[in-house]
Amino acid sequence: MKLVKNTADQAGVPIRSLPVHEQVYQDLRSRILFGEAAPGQAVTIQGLADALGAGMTPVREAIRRLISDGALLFQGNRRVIVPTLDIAALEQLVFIRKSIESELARRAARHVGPEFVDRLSEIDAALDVAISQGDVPGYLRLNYQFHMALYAQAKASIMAEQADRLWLRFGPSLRVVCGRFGTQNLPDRHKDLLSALAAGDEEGAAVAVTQDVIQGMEQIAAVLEIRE
Amino acid sequence: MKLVKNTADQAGVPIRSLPVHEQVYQDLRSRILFGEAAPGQAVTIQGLADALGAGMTPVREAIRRLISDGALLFQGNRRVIVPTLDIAALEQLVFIRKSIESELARRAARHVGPEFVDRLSEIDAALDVAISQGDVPGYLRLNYQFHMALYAQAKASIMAEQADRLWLRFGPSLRVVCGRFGTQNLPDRHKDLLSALAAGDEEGAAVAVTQDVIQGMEQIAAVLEIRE
DNA sequence: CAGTCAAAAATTTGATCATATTCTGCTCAC
DNA sequence: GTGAGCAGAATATGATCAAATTTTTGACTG
Repeated sequence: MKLVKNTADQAGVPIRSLPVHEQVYQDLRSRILFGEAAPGQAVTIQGLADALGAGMTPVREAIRRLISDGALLFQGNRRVIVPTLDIAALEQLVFIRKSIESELARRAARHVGPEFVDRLSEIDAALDVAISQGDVPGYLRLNYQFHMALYAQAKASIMAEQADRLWLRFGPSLRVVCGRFGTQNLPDRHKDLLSALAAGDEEGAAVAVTQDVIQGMEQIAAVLEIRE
Repeated sequence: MKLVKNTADQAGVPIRSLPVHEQVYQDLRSRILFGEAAPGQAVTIQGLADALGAGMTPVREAIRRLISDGALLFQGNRRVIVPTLDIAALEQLVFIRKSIESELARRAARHVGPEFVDRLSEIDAALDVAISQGDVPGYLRLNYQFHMALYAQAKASIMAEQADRLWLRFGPSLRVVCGRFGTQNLPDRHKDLLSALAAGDEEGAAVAVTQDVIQGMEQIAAVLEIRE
């Protein structure tokens, strides 16, 4: 019942397997990011340890990291849950995302060449396919991939990391949005962004990302208002 | 050699002691925040466990959280160190701090009353004493206290938390600044801020904090440039 | 007699530690 | 200079204890 050994794969391919706590972290992280965790859901250490076939210590470390990321919420007593967004939190997220992500787009526009625009266009094309097919998980993953690929070009690792963490906070709520509205009228200012990038237009890129952020957050706000 | 029991103190005072991993986290956190940890210094799990008289599991959790906070750096292999700031990192910190902390000041100005301005003035007075006496630890603690007290009034917990985390990244370098320049020409736009708050001037408060941030970061930048 | 609320037992879960195992980097011989 | 071995440190497990939640049980009231 042991996981893969840590040195090398049997086929000779030197797959450098990550430590268990890192695997657990990545696993939970993507579940939260892509809406597989429902807001308000309880997260138990022992439950996860059993489910993932890992010990308690690595699971514990992964959960601490995610709490620090804001992806999980520690509820005074010893209970950990997936946080529920409210309007106030969402409004703050909009502000921070606008500040950081528009700057990241601006800086990325400064550095990228045509070959990167092509690569980003490919992701966007796949994204359009996912949308037209109503493929929600595919949409969420590709949209994340699109934005993070862009931000990675900004040569601003701290800001990019910061942005990355922010996405964890609204991941669980995105699922709810898609469950209600489907994939049809999802925000997509990606075309604007791609032309701005191709033209080397920094401000245009910043504006496009800002619009994308605002529209996405408004979708979530709409659902939140219905709930309350 | 055991820490306090978790239930109640022997004197009957119901001191609700925090879990060990939380104590270790707070301890390490303030050490980093107030410059007791040198940039580049190695952090070992067993070393801390021995030094603090705690087990390895709680220490491990505390370290993971601090890594997630950006207060510690995980170096690919299994090494953890106190990160060293470079110019690029500092420039990003300036941008993010300006965005978030100025907005926090703006929002705080919207909510605070005279009694809060008084309280803040008291902290600032103590801060001036610390500066004039060359009390570096006192300065660092009071300056932190001043800013966080303000941000706590903004009714924007996510943004305040975000700002709090950012301070961890330049804490270790502040010590170096004070070691080199002393406490004499440290930035202090606090008087401007206090008058803006008293007048209910949101923009004035935002500008004052922005200036304070810029000046503080310039001090660090000056030291960094000497080093390289 | 039935329904409700409260107290207590049982189960679940979290916190911590001691210990075994694995990995990294270094040293020393060749 | 290179490779084997060694020391130390990190990773990971399972056991143990404590706390909290849930369930069960029982008494009291309408």
